[in-house]
Amino acid sequence: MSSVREIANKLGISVATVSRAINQNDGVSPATRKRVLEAAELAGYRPSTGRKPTNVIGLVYPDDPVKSDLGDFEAALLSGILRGIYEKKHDLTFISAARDKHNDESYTQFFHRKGVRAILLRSLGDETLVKEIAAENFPVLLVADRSDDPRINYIDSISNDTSAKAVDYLLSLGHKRIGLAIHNMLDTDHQDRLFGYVEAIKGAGIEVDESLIVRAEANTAGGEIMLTKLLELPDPPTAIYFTNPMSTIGAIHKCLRLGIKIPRDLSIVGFDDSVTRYQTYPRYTAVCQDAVSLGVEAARWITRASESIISEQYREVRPTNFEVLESTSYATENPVRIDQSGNLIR
Amino acid sequence: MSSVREIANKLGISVATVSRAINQNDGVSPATRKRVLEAAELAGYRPSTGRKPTNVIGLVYPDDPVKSDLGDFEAALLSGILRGIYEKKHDLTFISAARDKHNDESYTQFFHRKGVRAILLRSLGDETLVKEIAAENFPVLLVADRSDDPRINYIDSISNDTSAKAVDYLLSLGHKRIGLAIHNMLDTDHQDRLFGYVEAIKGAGIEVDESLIVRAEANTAGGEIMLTKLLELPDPPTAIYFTNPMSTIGAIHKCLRLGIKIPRDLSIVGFDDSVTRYQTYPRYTAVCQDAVSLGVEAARWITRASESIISEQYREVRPTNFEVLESTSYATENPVRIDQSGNLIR
DNA sequence: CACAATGGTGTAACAGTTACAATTCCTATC
DNA sequence: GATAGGAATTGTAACTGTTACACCATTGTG
Repeated sequence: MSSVREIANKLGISVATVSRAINQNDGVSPATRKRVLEAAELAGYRPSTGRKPTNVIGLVYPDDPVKSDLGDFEAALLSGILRGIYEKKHDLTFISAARDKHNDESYTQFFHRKGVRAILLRSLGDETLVKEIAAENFPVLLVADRSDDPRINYIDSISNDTSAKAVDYLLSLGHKRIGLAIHNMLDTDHQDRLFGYVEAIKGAGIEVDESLIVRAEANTAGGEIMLTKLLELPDPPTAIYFTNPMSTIGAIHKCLRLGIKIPRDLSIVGFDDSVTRYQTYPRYTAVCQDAVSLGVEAARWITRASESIISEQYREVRPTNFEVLESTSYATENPVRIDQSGNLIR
Repeated sequence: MSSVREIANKLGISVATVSRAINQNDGVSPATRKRVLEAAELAGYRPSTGRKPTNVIGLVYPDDPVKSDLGDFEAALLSGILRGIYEKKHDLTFISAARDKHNDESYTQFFHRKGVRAILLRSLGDETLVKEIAAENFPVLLVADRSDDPRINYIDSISNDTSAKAVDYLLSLGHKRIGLAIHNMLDTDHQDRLFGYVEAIKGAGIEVDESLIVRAEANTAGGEIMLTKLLELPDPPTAIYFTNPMSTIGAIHKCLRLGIKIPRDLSIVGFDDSVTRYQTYPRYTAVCQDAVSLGVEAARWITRASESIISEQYREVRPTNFEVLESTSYATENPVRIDQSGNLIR
């Protein structure tokens, strides 16, 4: 309950001097400054109001940002966001909407309370939050997701064409049975990859075999599970497209463990958000999205938007690219299989 | 140059109503609120002062936080920090001291200006910054580093004992020539590991061979370089301790590429900040630090410190642990070597 | 019809900052 | 030593936005 006025009265000086002593070291005598700071410390003084920083961007997660650790993609994206924010001389604050927002306040008030002028939003599949915020005309950019709502600005990367290209490439190498290992939470990104796969398969005049499409969590364990599921099929695939870097790594290492030679016995196309594809053996052929530059661009746009109230619609869809490395080759004549007890059958 | 009073005058209502309309949707009629919001938008109104959020922690990097992408360790640490911050119902802001601080303001004023009550500091080897901040009595916790200065609070993990234990383990497996692959920027962490290595080697009555200690950058390329350097020695090591996760990965994959069997031909002890050791083939034996829980504890302490001005000294040194997985075995009789052109010699 | 409750608004006091004026103090010069 | 000039320090007052409380009008309700 201490204020600058209280301290000023106690010391018999003016509030201005107290404010100056606490904030600026110049314009006030060292002796006075010392007295003020001591009195402030004694009284446990903390400023309760003040000038608001004008250049703070919020990074909002609908729920808890840290239910799980920051994965490969999230870390790369954040690197990019920080770089863009830094370049534009802004700051970044993490905000959890679910935890802190009162029910009786608007999002605008909530973000003002948090001292934030504009936000980047990671939606993780749920559209309701971004719609509510956009409806209030608060500057918001949806990052790494898309929406049909005309009021919503977003930046995303699109991987359906490149996914189709990857599958086409496998087809051109003579692969007929191509597996798809996909995240079991279907956000727009993973939907893209599924669409691309289906498109390419159908385009080659092959019927889509549902048993070749498997789902698991996007981590190394999920990669192992999906690889096992596919290789246990009576008629297993000779190539698999893993739509997530971690599941790609899990599958590659499972192959090394089982003695499956990549790409001789099995071709693998993976997915990469940054440079993971260079950090495995063999280096894996991948559909690549550049999460870092996605973050940079997101930050650049939102900093501009935070400076002017009225902003035209912004929708950027960044292409992904397909990079052939060492994990893909011609289809084998003798596909490898795994039996029920996990042993290799040739 | 618009203020609540200006808008109030223009509309012929009181400032209180304007403030309420902008901040709270309740307590003001929908019609008035609409008028106010329209006038505010028209005038380009942004609040210039206001209540300060009281529960914001700054995460400070001395320089640019994103000169390079967030690495394995930094990402895991940040995950932990976010988790701890979240749990304590605080927020986290990224701050770059080098970029934004004016020369004529104190750190205290700088952080107040940034709306931050206490900070976590990543020092990356340089002690001057943390000393200056601590000298002002501003609440600061040095994360993943140490200092002799009695005013400085820190949380760090210590890896010298565990490093010695790892080398002892290799010695017990019959290894006589053990390489050390170390980061070329010697922060306290890497110094620990060097000390532990030297201690264990000397403890076994073996003279330290400087040619077995190599340095490179802490990334996969660095790992490859250091592996190559060591295996090019006339009398190469039969085991190597890599003190960083990325260099460990680089070395393991270089071995796979060269056809060096781990651990039959070469034993490798790596370092791990999170769960990287489970994501290679073979899973590697490692000195493990838990960067996530380091971050959690750091956040817990700094949130408490931000609530009370006077804080007793805090210095926590968390132990690391040694986990034996699949990359270590008995010393080979026939150490592998690499010749100048990069070919394997058995 | 009287009374109470509710919703909306204004007054005024509060928070902290800062431009400008006033004062003090030091220093150089006559 | 007196004095003018200028720098350093401090105070006044005006500014920013928020909010407790009072007031008023309207709407139910007995």
